[in-house]
Amino acid sequence: MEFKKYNHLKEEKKISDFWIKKGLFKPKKGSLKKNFSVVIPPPNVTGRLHMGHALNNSLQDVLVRYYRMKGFETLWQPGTDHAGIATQAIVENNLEKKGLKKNDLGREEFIKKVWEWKEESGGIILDQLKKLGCSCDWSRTRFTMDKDLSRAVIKVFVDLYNAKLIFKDKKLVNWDTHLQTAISDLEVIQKDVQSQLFYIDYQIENSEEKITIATTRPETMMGDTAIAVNPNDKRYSNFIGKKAIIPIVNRSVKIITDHYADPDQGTGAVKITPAHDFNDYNVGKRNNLEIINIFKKNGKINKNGIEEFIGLDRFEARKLLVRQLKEKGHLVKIENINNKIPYGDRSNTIIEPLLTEQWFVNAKKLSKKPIQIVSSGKTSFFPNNWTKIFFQWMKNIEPWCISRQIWWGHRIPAWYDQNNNIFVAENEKDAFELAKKKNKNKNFKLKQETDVLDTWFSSALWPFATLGWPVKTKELSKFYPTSILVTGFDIIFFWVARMLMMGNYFNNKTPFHKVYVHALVRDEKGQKMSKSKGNVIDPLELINEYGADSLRFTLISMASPGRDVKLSKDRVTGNRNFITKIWSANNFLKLNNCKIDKKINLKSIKLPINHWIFNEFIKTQNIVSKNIEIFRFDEASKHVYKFVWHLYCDWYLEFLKPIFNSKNKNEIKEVKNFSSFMMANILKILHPFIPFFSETVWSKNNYKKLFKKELILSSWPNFKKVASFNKNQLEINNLIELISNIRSTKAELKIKAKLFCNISFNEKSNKLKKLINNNLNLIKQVGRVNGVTKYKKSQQNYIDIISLKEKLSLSFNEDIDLNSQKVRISQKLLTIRKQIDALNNKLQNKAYLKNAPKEIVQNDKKLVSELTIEDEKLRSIVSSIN
RNA sequence: GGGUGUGUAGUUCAGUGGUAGAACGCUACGUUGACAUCGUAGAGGUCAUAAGUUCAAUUCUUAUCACACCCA
Repeated sequence: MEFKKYNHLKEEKKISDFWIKKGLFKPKKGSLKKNFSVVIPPPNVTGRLHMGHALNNSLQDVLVRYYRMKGFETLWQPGTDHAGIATQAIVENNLEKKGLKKNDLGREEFIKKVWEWKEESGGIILDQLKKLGCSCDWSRTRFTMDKDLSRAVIKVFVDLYNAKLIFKDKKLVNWDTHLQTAISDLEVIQKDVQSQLFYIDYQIENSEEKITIATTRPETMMGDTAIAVNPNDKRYSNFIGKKAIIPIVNRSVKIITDHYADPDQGTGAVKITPAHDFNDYNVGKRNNLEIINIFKKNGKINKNGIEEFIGLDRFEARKLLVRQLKEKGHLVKIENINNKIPYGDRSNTIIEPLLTEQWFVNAKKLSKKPIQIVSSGKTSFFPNNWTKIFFQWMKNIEPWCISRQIWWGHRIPAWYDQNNNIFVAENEKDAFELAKKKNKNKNFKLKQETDVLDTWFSSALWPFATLGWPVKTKELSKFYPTSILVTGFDIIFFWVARMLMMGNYFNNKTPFHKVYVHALVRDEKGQKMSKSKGNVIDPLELINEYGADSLRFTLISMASPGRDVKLSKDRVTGNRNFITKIWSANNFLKLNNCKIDKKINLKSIKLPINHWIFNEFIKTQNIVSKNIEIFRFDEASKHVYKFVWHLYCDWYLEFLKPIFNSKNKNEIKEVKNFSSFMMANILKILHPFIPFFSETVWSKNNYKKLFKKELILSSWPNFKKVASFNKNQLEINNLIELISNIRSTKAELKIKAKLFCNISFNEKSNKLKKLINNNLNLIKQVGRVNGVTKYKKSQQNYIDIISLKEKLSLSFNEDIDLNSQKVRISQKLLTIRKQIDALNNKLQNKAYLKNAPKEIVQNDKKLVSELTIEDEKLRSIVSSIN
């Protein structure tokens, strides 16, 4: 009989639609006590599914499906964030193609365009997650710019402002000259760059002497307000307090002492430009230096620069200045050095420290509670080492710059009157009321702040804002705090830390009990996937080619804690083969008409192989549950794989064949039922890993009829051991060992696997005799044995082997070459001898006998005696070959 | 410079204070009525190096080397 192949493209689509249409991802209504809730790390609305998402969401789905089947009321909350800078950039680009600029449209019109874009292409990544099989409650999909989430953002801002945890300040910030907005420290990437160190002479005022400074950024000389030397640096002690003239600029600055100047760096004398360097800014503050800003917001020289430089870009200004310094003899030398330069992670342009007014969150204060929560274990990280990294960052936290000079995002709810008084309120009306109290004269106008908030500010509220906060919804009380957060390590600071701050501040409860931190997905060589390297593997391509289940199973089985996932197509192929294997096993059941007609009464099950497979299943079920619960997804998937392929398919189904070939109606009836019953349970434990395939087979086998539920909602197996089954557990394991021994012997003798042999006993071997007689039918077919014959001393073409520590004789109808066997046994004897000697040495060591645990010593003794017996038997076999 | 992690079979990775495991790959044989996207059998390891603790170290400690990542 021919069966159709499993068509993942067709079936996955069908099952996905079915789940969603029937609303099976929604939490069950009712008053179940146990909850399991997860919020998705909201992907960027401009995003497309990459391997990182695929791993992240596969893991979440394993947990969600597992706990759902365990009977928990389960919510997986999906959604996207509005990705202020990225989204705005896309829409601006689209406009540019039409020859438009955002300023031509104005703020309101532009934002309309962004919403239009969002409606059209903002849902792509969510559809991709559906393809992956994510069982999110899609009816609850949220977006950080939604009305209710925006209301939460505004309320949080106002509350924090009123609590003095948000403030406005003029500070040096990381300025992106391309995007023309401030960005936070975390959005700056320090890159290793080859650059040049310029040594420049500054003339001492009213003197012939010179002081040489070294700088990587000569153009900032226009903003110099001091030269600093280390107070302990004797080379410069007579310069201190004097003035030096900035060459070309012709302005004089004081020579001061500050510990920031490192005598071993450059010349030991450094120019200080407080407006354009974070370290210099601090030096300036300590020494009361003037701050001269020489840059416009686009990185070009402003009016504070020298006349002929005004309007020049910072890099052109550098070139021109260096040329002039050289011409006038101020340039001593240029050194090539390796340097770290700050880049913006979105624009990939060099970040300029710039003095501007911005809004900040007092992160230091907000970090106190999260630190306490994590210390006490109310929120814990897995793997645990992330705790340390979290603390390191959290304990050295700086004020968080939350304002961005862009249009797309939550506009800061602050209003200014003509005198620049600030009024922060949830809406203009409330702000007006506040302003009225301040302004006794009635004629004033309010202008709203034009800045918007950092996207992460709204993401920080995700675990409670998506559940309805500040409204006290049922969902909020039921599903907050969430059970676990699954995320990549790269956003621990961006996101996890900030959710802990906001969640604990506004709800007085930590937003999640556990944080599972997974690693990066790399290519098979361990390289980071990147477009420029061209080594990106697109998850959607793999889904198309191999199916979402194959991809999921691969990623899940490779998610070992603390290790990156090195993905290769071979892996995915292997797991696709696994799925095909189950498919064909199920075809075998169909072929033999295996069905469960009613509920299985375990007590009525009599066949040893059924006892055996059931016991093995219980072991697997327990080990898989345990490993999912402790986040060892790799171990969990490994055990499922092993059980299904190497126990159920390789042995159990093989043992069924002789039964089907027999005429024992009772046995046939029992195995038809039980094999199908086991298949149903296999599908259950496979479900969290390969949901599409398992649900497909479940429905094709019509298991819903018996179990009353779709697989996704069926109950996770939790069988208890049946005492009377245990005896047969060992019996079948022995049988497997015996058959394996027979097969290996044949292979070693170069006897074709399909040829049969006879078994006979040439020594008293009760255990083997019993085992063989009890299972003759199975041994005959699976082990390819004709039957048991009497041992005759004169028999030809036979070989003695040892199986289950007893001697057994195999005889063949064709000539066999025993020489290879003799060689092999002799080698085996050598290794046994070595083992025995090593063990005996150990057992003669008094310290060992005294200190080692009794069981270990006993075990060693037992081993020696067993090995000795084996040794003797093998010797007798070798000598009989002669 | 500070920190974290990783070095185990050809490859990717589990694992353990007391006989070293899996998957993939490889080799040989094989189309036996589930499956060649397969079956059977097999080869393959000084557990990075060195010292220490211990009756016993691949496992614990320390140092070294190599690689990766994070922070400054």
